[in-house]
Amino acid sequence: MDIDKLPKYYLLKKELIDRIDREEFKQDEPIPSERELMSQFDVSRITVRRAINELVNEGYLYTIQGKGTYIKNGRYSQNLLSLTSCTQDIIKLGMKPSRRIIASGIEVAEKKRQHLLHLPEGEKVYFLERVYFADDEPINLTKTWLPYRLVRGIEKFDFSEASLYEVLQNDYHIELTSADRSIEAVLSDEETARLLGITPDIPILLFTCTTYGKVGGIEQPVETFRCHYRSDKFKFYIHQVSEN
Amino acid sequence: MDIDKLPKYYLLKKELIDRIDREEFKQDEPIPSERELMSQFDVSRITVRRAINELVNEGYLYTIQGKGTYIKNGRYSQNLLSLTSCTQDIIKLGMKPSRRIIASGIEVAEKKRQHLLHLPEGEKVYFLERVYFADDEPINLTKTWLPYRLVRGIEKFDFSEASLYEVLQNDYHIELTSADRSIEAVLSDEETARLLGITPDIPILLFTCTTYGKVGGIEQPVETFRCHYRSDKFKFYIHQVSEN
DNA sequence: CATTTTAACTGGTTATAACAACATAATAAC
DNA sequence: GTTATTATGTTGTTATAACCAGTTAAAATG
Repeated sequence: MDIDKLPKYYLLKKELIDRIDREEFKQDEPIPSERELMSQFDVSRITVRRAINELVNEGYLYTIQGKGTYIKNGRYSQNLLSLTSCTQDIIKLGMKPSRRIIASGIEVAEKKRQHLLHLPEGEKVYFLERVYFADDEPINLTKTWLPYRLVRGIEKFDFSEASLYEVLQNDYHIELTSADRSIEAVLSDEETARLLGITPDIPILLFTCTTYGKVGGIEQPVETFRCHYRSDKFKFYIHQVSEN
Repeated sequence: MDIDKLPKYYLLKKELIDRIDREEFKQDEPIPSERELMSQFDVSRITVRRAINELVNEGYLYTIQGKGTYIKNGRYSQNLLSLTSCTQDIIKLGMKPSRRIIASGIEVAEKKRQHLLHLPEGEKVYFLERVYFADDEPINLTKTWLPYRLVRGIEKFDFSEASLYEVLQNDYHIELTSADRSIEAVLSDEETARLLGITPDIPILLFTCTTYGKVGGIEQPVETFRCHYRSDKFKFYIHQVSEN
């Protein structure tokens, strides 16, 4: 049956997130101590600490040595620059997501894409250009490129309905692990402005991203995209934790 | 003598970063296995794994179960949106940093600042407005506000020379722990454009940030700032790791 | 020869245990 | 009453140990 047995620290983490979301704990209130969680969930301290540590890194909690572990401000806790789909971000914001395909197909990778995706010369890529809407208002224009050898047959999907990330996970078993992003502020060209329903003098955020994933267990670049994001209606929040 | 005995996992981490920076390991080459590092450094596996885990989170390494731990692309490994000073970022890029004070003083916190810094009405804040230069070219205009009760006497420092973050750490013993940031693309007003030496039609990145720190062991907001960043000359890189 | 099995590696998860470092409130000493 | 001391709580670090889960190449099998 191949049931994925999830690790205990992961279950504990999800349980704590649930409680935070249900506001059983409130801002700056302490969660139960590590020893208490140990006996409540019948796990070892190392398991409790791993769950708590990840939640601290994700901005849900903060700890004070000798005192306890506390709930952080809930507002920004969800990272709006998620690794997963833009659609998920829109849903999180409580809006209705939709998308429209501008172009798609298979082409030989340009120099830039060759470099970013670690491809040999002449290798083909699948490209997909879409506009995302939140409550029927256009919010971004994204052009994505993927190495075609990793996603053979992907052109058969209808990406005005399907989520690219779900297809990658479910149909191609690609697990996204990390991403490099750069951010710039630019003025949109006429075409982009038209598609986003704005005038070209409004500045937009340009995200240039390369996403890495595990394909057959091997870590490699999976996707690169350029996302032109309206900044007049939507803001990006990032939560960051010190390395020390 | 109060020598800070640093934890073993931290020393191991720094050692590995050193080796990566010295390019003893190269991109996509494996580092020694966890068991090997255990005996090399005479520490337990839990210590090795903590060091490696933090380096993975910081974008230095990636791991493949059953195979090994490898060096990631070194280029983006330093997060240019650091928690520490803008000056440090400029130095990392191999450029000469400098700064100019536009304004500074003590004022009663506005509503916005009250909220962000968790201050009662009428509470005073220290503000500091500076332009940062890299190789004598202006790159950003930053206006910072700090709760004055946390930094009494800070107006005596000369922040055209001193680093705000070093003063906070060394003179006020404030340890920065995390930050919430938002990013927008905006057009600069005339004053900002003049200070940055650009024309007002060039879009800039506006970072609005609140930094949290430990003051006397208590986690609390320490600073909020607005940073207008030229985006025509400098890009921001973010490395992001999946939560699962 | 091709295929399967095994053994020996890798990182991933978890338990138990001890002590350090810090916080705080109760207690003892002055 | 005020100040030290102690006890007991918290999180932080580290060691030892065992087993799980992938990867790979050598060895056994057909």
